[in-house]
Amino acid sequence: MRRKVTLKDISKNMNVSVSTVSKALRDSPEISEKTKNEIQAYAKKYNYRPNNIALSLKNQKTNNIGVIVPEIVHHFFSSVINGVERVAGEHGYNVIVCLSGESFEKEVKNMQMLANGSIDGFIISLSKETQKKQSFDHLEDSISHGLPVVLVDRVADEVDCDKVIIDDEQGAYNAVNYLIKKGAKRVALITMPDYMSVGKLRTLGYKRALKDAGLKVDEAIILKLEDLDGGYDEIKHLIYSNEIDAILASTEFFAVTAMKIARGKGIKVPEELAVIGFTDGIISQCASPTLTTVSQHSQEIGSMATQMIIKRLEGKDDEPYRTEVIKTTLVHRESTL
Amino acid sequence: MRRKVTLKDISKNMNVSVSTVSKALRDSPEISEKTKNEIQAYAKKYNYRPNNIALSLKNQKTNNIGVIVPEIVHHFFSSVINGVERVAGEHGYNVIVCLSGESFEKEVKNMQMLANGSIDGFIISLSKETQKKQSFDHLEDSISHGLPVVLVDRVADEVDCDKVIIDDEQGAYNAVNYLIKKGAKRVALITMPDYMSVGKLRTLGYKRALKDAGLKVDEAIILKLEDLDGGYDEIKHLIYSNEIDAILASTEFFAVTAMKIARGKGIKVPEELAVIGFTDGIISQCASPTLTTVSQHSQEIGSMATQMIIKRLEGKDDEPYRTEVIKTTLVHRESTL
DNA sequence: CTGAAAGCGCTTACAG
DNA sequence: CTGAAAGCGCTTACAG
Repeated sequence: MRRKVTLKDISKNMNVSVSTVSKALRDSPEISEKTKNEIQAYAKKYNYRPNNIALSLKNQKTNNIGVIVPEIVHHFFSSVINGVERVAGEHGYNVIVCLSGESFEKEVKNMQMLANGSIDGFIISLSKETQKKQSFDHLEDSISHGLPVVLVDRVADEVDCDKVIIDDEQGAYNAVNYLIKKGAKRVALITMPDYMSVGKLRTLGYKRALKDAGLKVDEAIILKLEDLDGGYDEIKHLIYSNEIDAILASTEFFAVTAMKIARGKGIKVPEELAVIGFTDGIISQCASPTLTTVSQHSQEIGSMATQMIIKRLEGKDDEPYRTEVIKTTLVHRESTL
Repeated sequence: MRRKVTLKDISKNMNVSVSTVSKALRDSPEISEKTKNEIQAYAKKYNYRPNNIALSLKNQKTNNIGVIVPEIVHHFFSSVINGVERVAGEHGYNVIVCLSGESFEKEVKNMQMLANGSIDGFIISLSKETQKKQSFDHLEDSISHGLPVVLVDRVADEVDCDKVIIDDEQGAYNAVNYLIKKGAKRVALITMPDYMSVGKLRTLGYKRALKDAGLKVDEAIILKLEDLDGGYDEIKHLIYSNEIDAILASTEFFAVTAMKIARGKGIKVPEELAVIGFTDGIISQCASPTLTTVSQHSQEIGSMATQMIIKRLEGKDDEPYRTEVIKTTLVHRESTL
């Protein structure tokens, strides 16, 4: 096993100093053309690459972005990471991914691990526990130590930093509005608890749409589920115990589960029950009937967040914090009329 | 913004040398209890954490594992990463994720980027292009430079290194065998091209099962698709132009597409057409009918690969290379009888 | 028991 | 035009 060649190796073999090698390879005007050419040729021949770790230590800059998300197996977050990866790569940054698994403790631990020099900044989507606890010291600490944070999707108003969110309130409003326009009178909502920023906002949008249409809000047909891919029994109860003609669901999974239960009861989708989900992932396309969804443009969320963190890392970090809102769009498929 | 506190800061403030601080914090027996206590208390008070980058440079070890996969939005790879993340975290390693996007060039570029000191070893699933080109110099280089590689799922026989694969041949065999036992006579196969290791092996298992059952192999009902989530027209043609009573599909997506096309033609699944897919992801559970699949235990692939790379990093790296085979299991759902 | 020195691989201000 | 020195933040063999 040949170890990687270093400046020292080159300097020894060519009988010049390390500084000369370093400057020659960086094409410094201080060095004569002749020496530069020789050294560059040698470096090329032996495939010299500067050591990232040494550069990081010297420059106090790692060119790594730390990403902490609750999980990765569902379309939304993996797609966000996809967007992060792409933009990061284009700018010469690497992406270190950590999963909180919806746990506050793991989120904090991951942050601390990465904060000790491994990364230049964070892109974070808060765990459920963190949102429940409303405990954000770990974020504040990072920011005050000069490690900027961009919060995505699951954000906290309390934290002063850059954010990328979708227009959850308006997205839900538009979806419900569409359902009502198509004739729905009793629209149910299946979403996350209020302590989650997105759950709360979507509920608000849902209620506003009903009110604007002169329809009554019935808390009995608003279902708030903790488990993002569970809730079978609760959804079944919702559908079996209430007269409803449409559902807005906050995840693809809730929506598909609802459709399945409806079919089991002999209810026709979309004729008797129209369904709209959130997150335009593969599930929506694979479901039958295919699912109408509020697309969150999750890739774009990731790339926007990455642009923001890079701007803060490379540009003026004294600019005021921004909150970018990615517009949702309603993607029409078979589950609505 | 307070910068992170360093050994130097502590040493200045406490009027001791940096070496003493370092030793005290590592609880060295060289240092008196009194000094240790004082220094440790101070460090705790000011929340001292050793700088990872400096440690990496000093120890020639980063505690980062580089993961390069073709993509991340589908269940299989995100689930593999999930497994990697978990085991890595348990052992104090971070995971740097790069996506090749099925491109040879990006795969090579990502490897080079990470190989310059950012990571201690690689976990890689080859891009389609790499498998097509049969060009593995980047892998050989890494290994010969002392950066071990564990190849997962999409592997290359030509490369001498640790590998984690599933029993693709046997998994396909079992699935087809099951279909035949349930009465199928004409089993179609929808899979990847032969240049992909998994495509080739599954085809072999499929054919072996047919032969063992005394059935003829008909190349007309073997469909090899390049685009992992496309192929609508080809699958339609397959179903419309042939008499078939079962399908084994190499991805969830192929399977669901087939079911959808079948339903469009008025063919009942599973009564008239039984369908089995590969990868037991969310799509399989959300499809209707729900999909019987060959579960690849993708999380386990990831955790096994991580254990192997860590063992090689921390243990004897002179052990012979191993290939671990993760057994698949057939998960029965509604798309088969 | 404490500290000065060397070194991990690099860059850059400063001498010569 | 070239090189010695200092330094990024740490560890550790060696002196005292």
